[in-house]
Amino acid sequence: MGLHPHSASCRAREILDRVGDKWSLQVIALLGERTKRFTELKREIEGISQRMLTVTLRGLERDGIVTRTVYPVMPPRVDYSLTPLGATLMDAAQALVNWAESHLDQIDAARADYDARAAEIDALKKTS
Amino acid sequence: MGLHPHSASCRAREILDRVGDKWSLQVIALLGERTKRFTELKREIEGISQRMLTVTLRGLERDGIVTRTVYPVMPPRVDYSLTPLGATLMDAAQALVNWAESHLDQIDAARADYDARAAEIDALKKTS
DNA sequence: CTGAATCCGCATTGATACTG
DNA sequence: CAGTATCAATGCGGATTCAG
Repeated sequence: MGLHPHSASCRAREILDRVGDKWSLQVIALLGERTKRFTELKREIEGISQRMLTVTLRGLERDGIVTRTVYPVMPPRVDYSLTPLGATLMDAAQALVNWAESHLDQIDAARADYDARAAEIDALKKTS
Repeated sequence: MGLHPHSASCRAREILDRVGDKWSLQVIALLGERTKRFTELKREIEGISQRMLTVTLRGLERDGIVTRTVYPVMPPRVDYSLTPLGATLMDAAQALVNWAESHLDQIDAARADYDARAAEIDALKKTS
């Protein structure tokens, strides 16, 4: 069964809308290690703002990917962890990650090639 | 080997930056069937604008995912097809697509659940 | 510590018109 | 047919401030 367009890729879109954003996959990966606290996640994800971590976690919680556990103590403490559903998603994402690791250099090479050609064509235009 | 954060998910980001946009996966899926022309793709991808199809195809071409073949005829004719690299990417994406198909209903259920609870909490606030 | 709320700039996208 | 060019709108995401 291939990746046929009128059911598969439409639904693939829905998934990518959920995990294809800037931060979700990293959050999922980190929670795949173990349960973590808000600040812990914030510290480990370089460049994420407080706001986006909150937004991302809320989205994942809403979709049943992560659970949020609040401990009514002072100062507050909130734990996040992957649900079983989230764990299966992490597994599925693994194929793409593996692909990335083994083919990223090919993509970089293709890019350099493409850009070099483009620059060459640009140079020819100025001659004419 | 799990999806560990400091190499895997960083590179995963790079991949999602390439195929995680709104249209790339659909284009890849369609070209996975066979070589197609610009207008053919445009017709089969509902909602895509001429501009975004062009932009998407250029990006995929630059990354070595698709090839672009121009026939110097009148009217113009341009064929697009998957490269071998593109074909391997399609395979890798398959896992995510499969996940989507088998778990999308769970996500929808989780969402409905979450939203229902949120509405309930909202109602309580108005009482207080 | 873990958020929520607001404002705002910038990038992405769509619409439209035009071209070889 | 297969684009390119330009402009306008949308929305993501960052910075900041306030709160429990």
